[in-house]
Amino acid sequence: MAITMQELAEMAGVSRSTVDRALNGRGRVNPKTKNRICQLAESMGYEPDLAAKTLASKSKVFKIGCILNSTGNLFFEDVEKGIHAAASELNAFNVKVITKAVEQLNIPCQLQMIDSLVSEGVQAIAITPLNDPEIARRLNELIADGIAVVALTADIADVNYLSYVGCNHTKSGKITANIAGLISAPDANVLFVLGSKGLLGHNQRLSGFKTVLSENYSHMKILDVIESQDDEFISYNKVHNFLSEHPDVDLVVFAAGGSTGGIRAVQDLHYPCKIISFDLTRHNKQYLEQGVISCVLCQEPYTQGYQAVKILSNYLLLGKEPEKKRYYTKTEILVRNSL
Amino acid sequence: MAITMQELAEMAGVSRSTVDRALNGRGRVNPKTKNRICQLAESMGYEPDLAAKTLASKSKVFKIGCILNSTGNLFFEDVEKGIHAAASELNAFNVKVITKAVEQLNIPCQLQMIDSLVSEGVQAIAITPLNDPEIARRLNELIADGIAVVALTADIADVNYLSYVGCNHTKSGKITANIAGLISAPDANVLFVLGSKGLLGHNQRLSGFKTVLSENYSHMKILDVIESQDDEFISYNKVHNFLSEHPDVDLVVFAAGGSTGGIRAVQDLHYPCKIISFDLTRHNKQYLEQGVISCVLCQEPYTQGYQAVKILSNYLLLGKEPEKKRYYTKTEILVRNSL
DNA sequence: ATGAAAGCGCTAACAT
DNA sequence: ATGTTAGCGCTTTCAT
Repeated sequence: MAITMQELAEMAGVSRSTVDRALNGRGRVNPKTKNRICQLAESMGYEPDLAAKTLASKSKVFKIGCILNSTGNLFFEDVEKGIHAAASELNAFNVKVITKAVEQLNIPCQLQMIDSLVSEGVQAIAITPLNDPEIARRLNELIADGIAVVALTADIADVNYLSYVGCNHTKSGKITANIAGLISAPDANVLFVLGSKGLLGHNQRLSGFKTVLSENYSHMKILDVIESQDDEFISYNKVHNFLSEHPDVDLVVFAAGGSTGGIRAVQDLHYPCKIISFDLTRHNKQYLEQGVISCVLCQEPYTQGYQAVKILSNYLLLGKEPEKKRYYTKTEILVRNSL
Repeated sequence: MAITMQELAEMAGVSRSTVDRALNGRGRVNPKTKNRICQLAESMGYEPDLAAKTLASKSKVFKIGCILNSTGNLFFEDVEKGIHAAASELNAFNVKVITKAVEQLNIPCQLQMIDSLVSEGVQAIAITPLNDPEIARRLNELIADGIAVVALTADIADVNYLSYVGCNHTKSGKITANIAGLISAPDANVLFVLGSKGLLGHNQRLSGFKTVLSENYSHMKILDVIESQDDEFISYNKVHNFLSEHPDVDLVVFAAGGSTGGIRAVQDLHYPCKIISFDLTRHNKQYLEQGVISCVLCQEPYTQGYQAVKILSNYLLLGKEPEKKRYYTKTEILVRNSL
């Protein structure tokens, strides 16, 4: 049987409440006593009993807020399922999970969702942050106020969040190159479509792709890298134009949003190339079923949602800081019958 | 706040202990009272409080036993990691997980491991059962004695276990065909190697493979199906012989154990074909790194171990029967940089 | 067959 | 600054 507060109290020659105050930093304790108790607890390997803790704090409710980037999007629906799974496990521990998602996403809107959660009294937030200094500033404010923040699916610079949970972009780019190499002729020509070269994640995907291509498939060539701005129509036009002028593309890789438009361009041209795409959106799923695209690379959205909430609840409930600053989910390769 | 036993007691005009006896079936209760209380609880949507329950039963320890087929095997090491992850989460709930694994596996040995767990007082067992009537008989005995049993990784007929957690063999065969089609020429010839046609799982894998081949890749042909008996040397010899006599094989699929020998045969012959293999064994991992095989299909061993223990603990702790009789893990496609 | 009471390990309000 | 006490919801032992 593990050691209890009571036992610590007896060993230290004080009362339970003093131990409680020392260990949990509530109220005034003589710094010396506090120190003594903390050291004792440490050396005895004291671990608070979760069951007792939850039971005793029945009245206190922990609130975790989640901010997602979009509704009606298969990817974020999966993230949300993971969040819900964690939420229902946490029901037994007095933690409530509040999820917010909007269709139209922009900076004021995301700021407003943050404020709304704060006013609902959340002690922790999982967010897919927009890459903007204003968002970063606000998040740092929250953190300074003692609210725990986890970056979910998307990363953002200069924010001191607890952890990032999401894709390992470089690795996913490398895996893309592996599968590209497997399904292509040795001297295949590739067209690489991403959202923006300015985005770290997209850039990492590209560079991972290039690395493996040059290491293992050195006769394959990237004819061009197109930026779709995550916009379906820009994607359509740019891909359409490029393919019209270049009859020798064997494979198109869509490494981010904007794949639907680009794939449509390939179809409209009846262009005989293979296609690899990222994330199981509704369109990608359909294209995969129809055999239009060879495979979809995925980043375990469900697991991302689940993990983010788990990290936050471990922090709130047990005071446990996450072991890692970055939690990467696997890059899955999905083919038609994986669905 | 959810309803409590105390509240139920007041509503029913009895004491907490009577409610406890009625709901948990301990001791004598007037059948009528019992019925009344149970109905009341049901209608009020009463759910026992996990925290309170665990706290009150500090003295009682739940024991879950796990029987694995092998040591020093990467696959089962991953299963065991999943088991451990679940075990450490369950630490807080007074449940101990005991894992047994042997190198040399046979029926008497597995029977002995079962007996050993029973004598240690486990209330639940997760087992990778050998396909044998004697094992089936013994497991049914345990179940009759009130011990919960989950089949982990391997299935077995005529046992009334709680759930099966493992691979969906048919689906994994279909996915194999997908990936085979993607990496091969339209008229490629395939050699299919499995453990035994007598084993349900292996057979399902083959038939899934055939289904998709004929649906989507109708010009590909299975030249032969070889049984390796899960033995590396038999595999080596049979594959060696076949390839020696047939110069036109484009792809060899190893759908089960015995891949190492077979792959060695391909290498010894310097035979220019592609290879797909199952499960991330130490050898397969190496071959994948070296580019000898194109990809490895995997069945999430970690998740299997984790899930099995979770199902059992939910049953023991909360009395919750699993929702499904069969829990399938994903069939992952691993390429070199997935490692 | 049913009730009363103690206690699991912790928190929180109150007392000193 | 520290101690005392009363629960949180349930199990378990002892009475009745």
